[in-house]
Amino acid sequence: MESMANAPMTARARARAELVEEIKAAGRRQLTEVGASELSLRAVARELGMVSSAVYRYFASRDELLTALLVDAYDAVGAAAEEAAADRRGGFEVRWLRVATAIRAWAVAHPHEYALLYGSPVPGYQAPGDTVPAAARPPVAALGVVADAMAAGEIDPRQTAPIPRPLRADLERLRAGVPGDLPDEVLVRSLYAWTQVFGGISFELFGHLHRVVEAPADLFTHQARRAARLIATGV
Amino acid sequence: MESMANAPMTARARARAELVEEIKAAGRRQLTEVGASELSLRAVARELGMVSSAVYRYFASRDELLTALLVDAYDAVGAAAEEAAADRRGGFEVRWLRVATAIRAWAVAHPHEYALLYGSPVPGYQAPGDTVPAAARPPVAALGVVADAMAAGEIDPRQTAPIPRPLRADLERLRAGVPGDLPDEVLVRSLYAWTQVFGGISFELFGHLHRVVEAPADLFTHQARRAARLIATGV
DNA sequence: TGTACATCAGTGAACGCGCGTTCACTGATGTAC
DNA sequence: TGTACATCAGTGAACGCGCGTTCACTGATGTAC
Repeated sequence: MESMANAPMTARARARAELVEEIKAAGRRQLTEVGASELSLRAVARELGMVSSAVYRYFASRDELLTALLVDAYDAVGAAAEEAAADRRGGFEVRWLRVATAIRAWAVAHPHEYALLYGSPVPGYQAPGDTVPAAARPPVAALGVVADAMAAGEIDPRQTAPIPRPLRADLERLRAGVPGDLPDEVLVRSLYAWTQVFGGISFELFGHLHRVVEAPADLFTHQARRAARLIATGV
Repeated sequence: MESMANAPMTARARARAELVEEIKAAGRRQLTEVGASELSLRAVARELGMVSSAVYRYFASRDELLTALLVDAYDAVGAAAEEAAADRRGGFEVRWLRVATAIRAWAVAHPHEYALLYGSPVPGYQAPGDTVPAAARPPVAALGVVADAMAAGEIDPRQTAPIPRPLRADLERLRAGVPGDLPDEVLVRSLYAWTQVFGGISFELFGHLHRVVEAPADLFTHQARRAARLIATGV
């Protein structure tokens, strides 16, 4: 088990790994045409030139394929966010903007996968628990940047809005799963800015800026900048 | 045509109007079980105890029914937002919060209709142009509150963040379709706060606060308050 | 290095299901004279 | 007020389609001795 990574792969094992990837790729391609709830094993098989039952050698069910796509997509945004966060050049605002922009860029490049992750839940599909770590990667990356800024003294943590009691318990829980040891005020501001990022992307990708905003990238940057400032100064 | 409203309705016409409503209600009920893309005319007919082809007397196609549900839902949130906006008691922050809270309350009460409007677009379905006026009702109501506050001198319109050139054209366009004559700075702040409202609701309803935030209403209020302050003061 | 057996990938047919939409029809309701 | 005709609502059968999943099978690949 522990030596699996560099164990010599048999031809069979290699073919299998490749086919798993091809099936996922076909599934991803299909998502660009139909919604997640219409993702069809038969269509995937057709695209790969195999018979529908053959796909069952690789995924036990349609939902299992959907889960794999979900995890892959989370890993993809997560990797983009982490890469942006790893670039330590610039102050907090610059770094936050870099992470936010990386997420938006991924979303714009993969709108259907974005919709799979952050749009309406797929009815009748319940994501299993093993999607959680992947789903956490983007926010953890972003909060890492906040933690760095906090450590560097770039953030004024004085409270600027009352935090209701019940919310404090939630922030406690959040703090546990996240880098740094950010005070409630900074956490709640970060949550605010985080919501802003995804609200902006969803508005853009889901068509709610249609016929109004034609420069969504400029709007996004402008708003992300405001959100970064909110994290840093509290107002 | 103009006297249609109070023209005496024949039994036939009345039955027709009632059935149209019943079909939409059944469609709405169905949305709570399946996604918009799986909305099925046959299932609707079944629920109403009629044969599937009979539904075609009322809606020419599945997509036409979907459009009707879409418009109804926009009208419902729109009415909720307008009612909240019509209550002029309190200052700007109070009034903004009232509108935001009304929208969230509607969304929480009708999560599937919210998903239909603000979640992932239904693949293969193109909303016809006549959904636009209904879709505009909620933002127009919210901007009315901003316009009132502006007129009352509650808003400091001094620029607090540079607005990129391409965005100014968008704001021009937006100003044309919206109450008041808000300056770019105030419009762009409103857009920011508006994004915040829907970002927050989507995170909550689409499950992204799961296992983290258990007091979403408190979080929402807290964030809406911050957003209101941003509109008023620019920071 | 060679053979015998076990494992696995992919096939093709089938099950049972649901879907949107069309069409010719019956019978009830409405309208014009 | 009564009759003749037109309009409409709803039926039931049908078309052609796609879906997820199961199953017994063939033939190729891998493993143990």
